[in-house]
Amino acid sequence: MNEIYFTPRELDVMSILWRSGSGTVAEVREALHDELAYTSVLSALQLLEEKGFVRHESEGRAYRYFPAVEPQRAGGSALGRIRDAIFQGSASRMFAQIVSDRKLSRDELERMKQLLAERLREDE
Amino acid sequence: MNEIYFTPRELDVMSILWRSGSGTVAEVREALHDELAYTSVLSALQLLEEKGFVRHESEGRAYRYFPAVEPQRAGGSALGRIRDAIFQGSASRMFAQIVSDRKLSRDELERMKQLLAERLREDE
DNA sequence: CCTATACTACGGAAGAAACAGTAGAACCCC
DNA sequence: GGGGTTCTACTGTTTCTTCCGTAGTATAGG
Repeated sequence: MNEIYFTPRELDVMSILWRSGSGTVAEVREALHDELAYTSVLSALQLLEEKGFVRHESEGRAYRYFPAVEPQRAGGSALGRIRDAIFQGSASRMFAQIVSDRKLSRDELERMKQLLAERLREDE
Repeated sequence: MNEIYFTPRELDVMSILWRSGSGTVAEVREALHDELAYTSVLSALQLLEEKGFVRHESEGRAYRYFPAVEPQRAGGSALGRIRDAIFQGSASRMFAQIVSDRKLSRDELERMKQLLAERLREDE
């Protein structure tokens, strides 16, 4: 229910954890686009843990980190913020921006159509 | 083409400028949800100007500030970041999240349907 | 002209973010 | 069991963000 906000670097890290389900410091470091020192990645994970967005379990002598927030929840929070601040609260205006992307595949568009149709049906 | 990124407070301010088209320091301050000192708002605007997201003109003895970035561009940038980091590059998965909002009005949904239909037509 | 007012410029303090080095613990292998 | 490796904890530095106070300038009104 609370607001979720990630700094750019935190988002990088969370993105990796969501994608792979979990990761050790070394794995996250490997997956990161930028080349950071081992301890920098560790710091980032520890900070995320402090904030409650990540948890860890011991694995051998290393820690394995897991996301503690669903991407849907983080996404919902971020999208709501963008919708309100940039698109003046209008979801359809935000959608117009999404749909204006020339790189969208036919498949993606069809899937959206499907989702929208289902949603309209439920809404009766 | 460049990346656009706003900190939370910067986004607050940009949001106001986009909504009203422009604003003096006093107007922005008035419109802000949080109660900030006059100089805090001024600082925020000056910082945004330094980064090129805002420009100003003289108006009487005050400055009038204008957004120097289109909301569409800022929105596209933000949405792309979210799509890639949180929804693993899938626009339709991001859309699923948008559409799951129970507060969406029928009107909004219809508008989206319209937009999607047009987009599919162009895409032939 | 003089004073009250509204504004900007400048500087800085406090906190967070980003990054990394060092020390020390745990483990593995020979 | 000793040496090298891999890990975390702790600490520190730099930069950015956020916020505001003070000083100075311009203006408006009496």
